[in-house]
Amino acid sequence: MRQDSRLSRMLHVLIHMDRHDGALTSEAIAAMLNTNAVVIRRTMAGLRDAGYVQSEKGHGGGWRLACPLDRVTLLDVHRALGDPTVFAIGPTDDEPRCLVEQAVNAALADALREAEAVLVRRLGTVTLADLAADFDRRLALSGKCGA
Amino acid sequence: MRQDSRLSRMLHVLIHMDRHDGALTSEAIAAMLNTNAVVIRRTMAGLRDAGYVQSEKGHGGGWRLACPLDRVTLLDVHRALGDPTVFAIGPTDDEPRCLVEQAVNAALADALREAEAVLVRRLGTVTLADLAADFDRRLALSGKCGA
DNA sequence: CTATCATGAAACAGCATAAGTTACGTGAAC
DNA sequence: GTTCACGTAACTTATGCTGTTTCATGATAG
Repeated sequence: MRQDSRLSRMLHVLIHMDRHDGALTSEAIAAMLNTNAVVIRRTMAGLRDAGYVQSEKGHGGGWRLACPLDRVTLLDVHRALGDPTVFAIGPTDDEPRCLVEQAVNAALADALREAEAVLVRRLGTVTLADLAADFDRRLALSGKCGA
Repeated sequence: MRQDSRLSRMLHVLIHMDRHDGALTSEAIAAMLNTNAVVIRRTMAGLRDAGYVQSEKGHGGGWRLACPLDRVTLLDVHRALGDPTVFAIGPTDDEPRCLVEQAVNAALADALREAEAVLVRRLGTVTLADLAADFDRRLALSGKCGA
């Protein structure tokens, strides 16, 4: 099943925005991600509504961070994107009459809930600042290795 | 994103097969799941190849369990279905050149890996016999409550 | 032996959703 | 007032599970 890459993309953009002076246009961001400006506007809309970025129209306009990176976790961004479904597997029927199906759904739901709790906890403890720091570490390493 | 319900469906079927004397035809199974016989054959093929069920052609043919329920975990069934992607979210590019993207992907991959490990551990510790036992418990309860 | 039943498999259409595209409106800066 | 950039709607594309049709194969009943 095809995966939703919006979270990954938006995290990527937000770190770049932090390292960039002035506003970034949707066109520029789209070029960075090899995609389309409208897709960027559509996806960034959630982050804007959540207050993590702000947009400006007209000359010199574009997108800017509206909030320091250490105040935003990966979970915050996920939520801002509309809390999309995490799992690609799940039951068909949420309220089955069949008791067998109820038992199956309960077991699966338990397992998925537990896994999602771990994921949410993990995403909630990592901030964008942490990612930026990891980027800096990688940058220093790549400099040392000449790669 | 739409969810893959094959695991849920196959677990449902396997428990029913255990409680049923004789073979179950794809048509009968499809009727139980409100779907199509060809879909059943297609999905059951993986379970057959894994040795969890067997199929017989002709009069009185159909599907039977080939293995006791306590020998099969939910994870086994998941694997038999081709180990489909568990997560609906993920990165676009697996080998990005951009160091920011690498940092983002590493963080997300870590979180997803951890969550998947929890899910796999959970699915691997629950057997079909456990589900059947839970079904029996629900059956007894529903009888008591008159529901 | 033949008809019937049931699986096996290929081929194609349906459907949902992220993604890509086009088009037009709105507001800000030059 | 022209240009730039976002905002939004509408449409198309791509992908993968799902559903359906069709025919072949093999097993059983009569």
